[in-house]
Amino acid sequence: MPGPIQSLSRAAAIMRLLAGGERRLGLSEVATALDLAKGTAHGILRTLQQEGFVEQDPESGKYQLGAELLRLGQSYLDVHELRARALVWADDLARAAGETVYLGVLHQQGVLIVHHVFRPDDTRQVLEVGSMQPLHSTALGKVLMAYDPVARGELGEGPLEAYTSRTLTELGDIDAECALIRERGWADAIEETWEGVASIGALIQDRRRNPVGAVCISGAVERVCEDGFVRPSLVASVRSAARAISRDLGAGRF
Amino acid sequence: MPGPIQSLSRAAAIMRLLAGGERRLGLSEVATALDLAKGTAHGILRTLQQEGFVEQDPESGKYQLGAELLRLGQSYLDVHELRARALVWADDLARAAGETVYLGVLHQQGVLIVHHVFRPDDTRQVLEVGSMQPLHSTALGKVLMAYDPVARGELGEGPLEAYTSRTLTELGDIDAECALIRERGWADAIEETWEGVASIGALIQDRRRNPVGAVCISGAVERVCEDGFVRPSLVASVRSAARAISRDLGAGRF
DNA sequence: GACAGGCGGTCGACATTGTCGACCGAGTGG
DNA sequence: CCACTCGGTCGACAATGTCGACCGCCTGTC
Repeated sequence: MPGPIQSLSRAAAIMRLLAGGERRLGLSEVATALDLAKGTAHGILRTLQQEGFVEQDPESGKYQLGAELLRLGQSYLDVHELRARALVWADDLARAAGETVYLGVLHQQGVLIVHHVFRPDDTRQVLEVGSMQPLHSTALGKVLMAYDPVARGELGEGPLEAYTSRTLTELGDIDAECALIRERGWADAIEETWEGVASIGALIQDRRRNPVGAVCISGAVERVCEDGFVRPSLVASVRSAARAISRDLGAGRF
Repeated sequence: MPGPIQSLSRAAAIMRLLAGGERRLGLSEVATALDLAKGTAHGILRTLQQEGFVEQDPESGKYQLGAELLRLGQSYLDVHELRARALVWADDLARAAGETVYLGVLHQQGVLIVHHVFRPDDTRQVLEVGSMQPLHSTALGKVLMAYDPVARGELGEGPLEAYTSRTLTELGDIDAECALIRERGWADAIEETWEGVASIGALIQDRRRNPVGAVCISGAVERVCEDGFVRPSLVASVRSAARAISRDLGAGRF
């Protein structure tokens, strides 16, 4: 039976739809958005609700995502081997560099943040675990594209969004950048996604040398850069953390 | 069609199964655990994998939860109105009390933590957003049971697990405790779940006075308690935070 | 205040769709 | 080298999910 189960794919589409829209959605909105009969959409929603994946506001009757997703997402993190091994190294890196540390993996057309260490100071920061970052304008994303053909393939051919004036939007430029990244072994992104923010990333490999994720530090361009280039000492810290995590992942084998 | 969609319910059961077991599960294990034909289980797993809800270790062929769940779980938090409104109040409460703050909602037979503010000191702490706490032995759970008949109903009739010697395990004791909680307007739990930990919780209501969640502070019994009772000043802080959040939730209406 | 239009939800007929159990090739341990 | 178990496939069958019409309710309008 090499075909996806229709009702399941539709349920997934509904959940993604609910995740995308900021506000709650009504039954009819869901049905028309996905081109389903109202009865069909209702059946799926009712089941999802029963399972806790979707909740219904009893007042308006509109639907939103449910708590079970949060619980399962947490379980995903619990089992995540890369994340587990990287926890302590990421902590050390944040302390050594004095900057925010992200750990990301390829997911669909972006980088999913699976771990986030706050910059070690007292400013209020929001946890970004579970959020996505673009592939073509972040150090994490560029590292993954440089080493993982699948990641590069996710860019497609469409025009790339320019978040700032420094964002690379031409596929040719991206490929040249990737070649450079492979050559020197690390990636940077200076104000390519957010004004004023620069990041430095390096690859994490598993025991068979497959790319499985990336670490990066991210911080104000004034601190991370010097004379328009990222500080070599920070690059060294990031690469050493990435090597340490990769070694840790391979430990089971040797 | 007032019946759940079979394939969806089964998919949900598979994901819960994967979330429960600490390690990855093979196809046959899943099939036998849920009493499904191997082909059926495989079809569901394949679809879930395609949608990103499940990942397969290419080496062993075993299955685990997928990254999409983390992303959707995060989206759940983004939309969560109670959490959004409570963010700043929880922060203030943590600072004022000098203790860890949790925000929880009823989910199935437990309390799901939707927000967590670390105790304001430099000790290393792990984020518990997305994890579950028991109903009958935590301040959060007892508050919810005292005011929400649904929560009380989730206890069922079975024997309650005793986590410590102070855990209430008799339903009669629980009901008496709930009556007391309703009378005085707050709940405590002193070493009822974890040795050495005490917590104080209060109810959060929405604009129609329905119970929607609870806040609590939690910390070492030496700091939270005095002469065997929780410190009145901390109780006052928690109750005031709960009132503030409830008021915030009702703001839309008045 | 009656109407119209929208909502969420239900119903029953239909055939599409998911299910089942036998089967396959690969890997593994005895 | 066999025998076992693994993940995965296949095709027949009917159980299952789907569809579109319909229902009652609420809201806003004329």
